[in-house]
Amino acid sequence: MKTRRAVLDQQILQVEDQFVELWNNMATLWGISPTMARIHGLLYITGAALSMDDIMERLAISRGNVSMNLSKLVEWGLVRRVHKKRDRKEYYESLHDVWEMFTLVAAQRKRRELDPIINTLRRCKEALSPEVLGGRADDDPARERSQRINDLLKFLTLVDSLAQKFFESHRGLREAIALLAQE
Amino acid sequence: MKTRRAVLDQQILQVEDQFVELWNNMATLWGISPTMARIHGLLYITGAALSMDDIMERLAISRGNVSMNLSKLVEWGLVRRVHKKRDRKEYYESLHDVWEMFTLVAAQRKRRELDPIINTLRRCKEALSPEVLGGRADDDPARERSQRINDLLKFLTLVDSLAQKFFESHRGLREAIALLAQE
DNA sequence: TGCACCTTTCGATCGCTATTGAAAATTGTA
DNA sequence: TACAATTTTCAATAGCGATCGAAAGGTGCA
Repeated sequence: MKTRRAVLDQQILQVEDQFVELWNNMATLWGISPTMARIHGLLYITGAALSMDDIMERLAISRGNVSMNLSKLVEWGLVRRVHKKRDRKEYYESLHDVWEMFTLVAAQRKRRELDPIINTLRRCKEALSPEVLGGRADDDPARERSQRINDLLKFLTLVDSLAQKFFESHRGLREAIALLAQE
Repeated sequence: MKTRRAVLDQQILQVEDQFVELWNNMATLWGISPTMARIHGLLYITGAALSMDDIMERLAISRGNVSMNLSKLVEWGLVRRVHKKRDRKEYYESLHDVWEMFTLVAAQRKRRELDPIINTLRRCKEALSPEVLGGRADDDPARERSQRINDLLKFLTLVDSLAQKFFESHRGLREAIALLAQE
């Protein structure tokens, strides 16, 4: 007969699995790869520092794969390496704070995706400017396209500066956003 | 010798291509597929109502592919079908307003991605509740995990209600956000 | 210093989604 | 109503990133 303890542990494992599966699905939303997300999910939900072998076993992922994805997670800053005394293995632990994780992901995505887009848009705008087009500033098709690129730039630079502000002063904006959501 | 007009058109085409390529890269950011994004990019930047054949030729995409992706775009509400008199072909035209496009995409993603995640998290939380776990509310591992799920839920419901508010009253929140970004 | 343990790298595969193209369905016109 | 023009569907295929696993590379302890 199973002990009460064992039954509870069983249930916890089940919830953890569900959670990892969920994280897997959230991957697209956060813009990271599914396996990376699953590993992070496991580390987040258990709250423990796990070794590569722990993760391999628990998620049935190969050693190489775990290694690669863990380094990415460390690179993103979502996971920290932890050394345990008297143990040569490395252990890995997730950040605990949800807002901090969100901020890190947002910062990465801004740098990797948003910034290059804004730069390219600026170059497009430049290419359609009267100077480059050779004086015919009133050329209709060019003007129209220039306008649309501008609309987009306005929107994206707004998003950009909102993000920037957020990274600079977590606290204030965080509360402002919470307030906006309420009312 | 080429006319001035022809040279200008050439330059405009080049910028359009660059823009489509850019849209292609933005796809992950918006969470839509690259080809869908390219088609939408073309429709947005030209501002014109194009036929399937126009798009096929311009982007070198097969008929079936264009058809499928156009219906998705129509389904998302980013593109509208346009009928021209004396012409059996259908034409397709992008929305022009950047904020409106953003709202549409955000609404879709909330419904498809965020809502299911929040539901699953609630179920996870439920599964760890004292009632389900059978009275032992103070069980440590369960409590810890429950706490972490809760943190996440708080964060995601905040995002959710912010989005909700935004969909309800575009104008007010839009300005509030712009204000936040400024200062 | 040498050895055992652990991690990383990387070429070979795999699996999945995107894409094609042709056949079927639909639509509008004479 | 029949036919031609256009769109949609869908089975086959292609392409690409994810994954594996073994070999090479590090690292710390005796």
